[in-house]
Amino acid sequence: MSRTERRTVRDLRRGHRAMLLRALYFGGPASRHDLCAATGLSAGTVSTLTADLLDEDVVIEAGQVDSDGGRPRVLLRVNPDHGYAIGVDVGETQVRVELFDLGMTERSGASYALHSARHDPELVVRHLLEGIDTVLADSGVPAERVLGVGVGVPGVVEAGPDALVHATTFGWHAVPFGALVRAGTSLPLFVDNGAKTMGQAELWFGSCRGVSDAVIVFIGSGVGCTIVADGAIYRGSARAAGELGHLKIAAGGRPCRCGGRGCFEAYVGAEGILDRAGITADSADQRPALARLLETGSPVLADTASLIGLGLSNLVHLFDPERIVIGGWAGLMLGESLLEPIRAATAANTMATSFPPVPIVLGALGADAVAMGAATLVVEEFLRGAQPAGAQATA
Amino acid sequence: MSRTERRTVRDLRRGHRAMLLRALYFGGPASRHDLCAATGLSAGTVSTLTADLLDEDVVIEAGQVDSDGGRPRVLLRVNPDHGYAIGVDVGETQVRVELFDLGMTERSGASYALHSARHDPELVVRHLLEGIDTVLADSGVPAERVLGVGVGVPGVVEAGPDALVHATTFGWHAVPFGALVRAGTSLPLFVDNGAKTMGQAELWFGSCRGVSDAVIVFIGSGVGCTIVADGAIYRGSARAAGELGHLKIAAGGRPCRCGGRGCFEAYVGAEGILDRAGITADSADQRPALARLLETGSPVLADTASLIGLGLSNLVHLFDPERIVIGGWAGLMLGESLLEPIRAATAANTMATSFPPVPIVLGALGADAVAMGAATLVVEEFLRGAQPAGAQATA
DNA sequence: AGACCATAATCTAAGCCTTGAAAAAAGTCA
DNA sequence: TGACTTTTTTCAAGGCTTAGATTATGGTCT
Repeated sequence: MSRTERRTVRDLRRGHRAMLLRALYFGGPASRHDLCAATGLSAGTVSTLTADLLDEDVVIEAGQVDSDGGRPRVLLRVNPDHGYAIGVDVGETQVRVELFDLGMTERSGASYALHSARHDPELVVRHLLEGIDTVLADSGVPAERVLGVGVGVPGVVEAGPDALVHATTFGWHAVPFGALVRAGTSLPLFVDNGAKTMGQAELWFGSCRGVSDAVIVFIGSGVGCTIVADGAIYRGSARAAGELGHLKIAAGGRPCRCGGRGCFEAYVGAEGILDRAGITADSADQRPALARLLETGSPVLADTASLIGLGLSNLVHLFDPERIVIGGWAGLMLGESLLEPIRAATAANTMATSFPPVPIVLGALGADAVAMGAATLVVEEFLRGAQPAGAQATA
Repeated sequence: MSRTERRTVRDLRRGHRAMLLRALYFGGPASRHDLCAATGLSAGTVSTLTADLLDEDVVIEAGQVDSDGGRPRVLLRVNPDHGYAIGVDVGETQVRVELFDLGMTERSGASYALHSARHDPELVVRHLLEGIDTVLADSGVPAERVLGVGVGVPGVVEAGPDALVHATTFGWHAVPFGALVRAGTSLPLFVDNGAKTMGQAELWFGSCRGVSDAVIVFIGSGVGCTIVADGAIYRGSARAAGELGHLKIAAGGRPCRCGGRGCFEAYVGAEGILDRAGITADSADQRPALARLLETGSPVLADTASLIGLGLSNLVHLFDPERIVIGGWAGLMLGESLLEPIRAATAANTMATSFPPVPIVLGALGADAVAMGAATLVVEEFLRGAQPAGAQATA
């Protein structure tokens, strides 16, 4: 039925302001003239809106470009120091906290190792809060300049103020993670699935820039994905969409740690691959073990490629994406040598049409994009609302 | 990155006008007062907008309701005779053409049988055009009151003016179906996959009314689905999304008519079920054959239920829908006796969370919803644009 | 019956917003 | 220095929504 909202004349301005900010954020430095072209707004409107943004210090000037015999255009860009965002990656082996400026330059970071079978929620939250203090102290950024904290966790995050997290790998069932964190900090908090935060990072700055329909597959110890539909991340009715890891690719197949059978993850997640090769590895040892397996070679790898292809073909048939991106530490590792076989297997399982095959590429941001993606949740909110910094104060 | 468009003050009015029309269309008869509540607009705005709509005869009065001691409210509703829409179902056994008024009451219909291996595009188009003439003549509706023709076809419809259709069951490869039809009529034309048109019918008037995230599964001779994301049908980058029939549920499994192996459709489409039961049936004979199979019973049926459950669990994990609807003639037939086993199999294959299980229900509109859904494509355009009927004439 | 009350719909003044055109600003080139 | 270019800013005009006042329409009470 399509969302339609009442709008007042003022909403126009708010919307245009956000458009302009977005254009500046993603379109790099641009002059007012460029912005007219980019947004379709008239020169007058751009002029008054940018004046506001400059006044509020959200946007700053960034040099000039002279134009063949005319008034030189003044370049504008988002002020990277107008605010900061903290991104947290709660992974299986560590909690990593990073502080970024608005330009997504990392200003400081801190890591806390997690030992297997020690994923106590309180411990994780303690690390997280300590990490926030540490990155603030190290970077010298005052807490009040931080726009918020984004966290990527390896599980399903339920909508709601408590951000209940279901993470089978951690043994977390309905852990009120958001509530626990909020008890220790008053910064605005955004919690999402780690595969989704990574996906948003690839969507904004990586292999999916400008793509409006895509699937970003995250292969680590387990498997997840981010579905990008019409340029936005699709989260489903209870924010649980994209559980690619538990897609069934064989009736009554291998048992999965979720309790089911035949899950995609049980075959092509790092743990599943190693297990199929007869190797048992602790979560901290899986990276080197998989690297060794790739070096020495194994018949399991060819199977892996063809099974991944099978899974990706399912994504192609259901979503018809413009592109598929493979990320996550294991995905990137596998991709280095297996990308071609994966492409071939996907094509072999995809129904022939007149369309060219869907491009399958590796993530551009490396294995550490989860924290950056988490920080983009904060920036996204900033770009959406983009309310004047001191709005409350002046009221 | 989310769609953002420049808007002028006038777009506000256009948008609000469309909102109001939508509210009236789906919210049945309503007073201006009700509309204020439904849309959030002020009384003044509703008053002037409805005055326009009444002037243009798009909306008419529909009686009064007295309010405990006050001026009675005047009910308004969309004028069903303001325009008409033609819906066409191009199926495997027949071409069915139906004419609806704006209230989706069928005014007249015509069918043309197709014989197997006689799915020549020109023949189909000839039937279709003849059907349009017939329903117009039978109903007495003049062609200029028809807002457009919607067509549901059993295959992938490529975006573009020619509406290239790829339908493996018909042996159609890149058939310029849209161009062929347009050569014979000047009515506005909308061509889409039949599973999607059926899905839209269920979304608007059937089992998915008011649901914003859902999957509507169409099981006929083959299998397809409609993905509803955020209240709108998701079509993917090349309008090829929702090819559920070719989801792979077993590596190297049963051969499918698409040329692949292990496709969902090869197991649970009517043809696949009958084949697994050792029955070969022409497309026209599949209905009675499946009915007989269901009467006599067969071990194949239990397998079918559990395989459907497996497939539906994949939809749950990937899309996290609020609801799953099963439709299509075979789906409705199977559902009568197998709905419980299907629900159980889906639940068994779905990862446990704290969420209640996804409701799985049968389509409410019967097996003939494809044509009605095709007609809704026309109405959808009418509700979106909703430009005054005589806009061009007055200009 | 008449005064009074309740609810619905319309009218009106005020405030915003965008636009397009004109004016101003800031250079280049001869 | 003056003519010409190109970018920005300024400003009047037109359109839209809103809140509140006003009119319309019927019930209820005495």
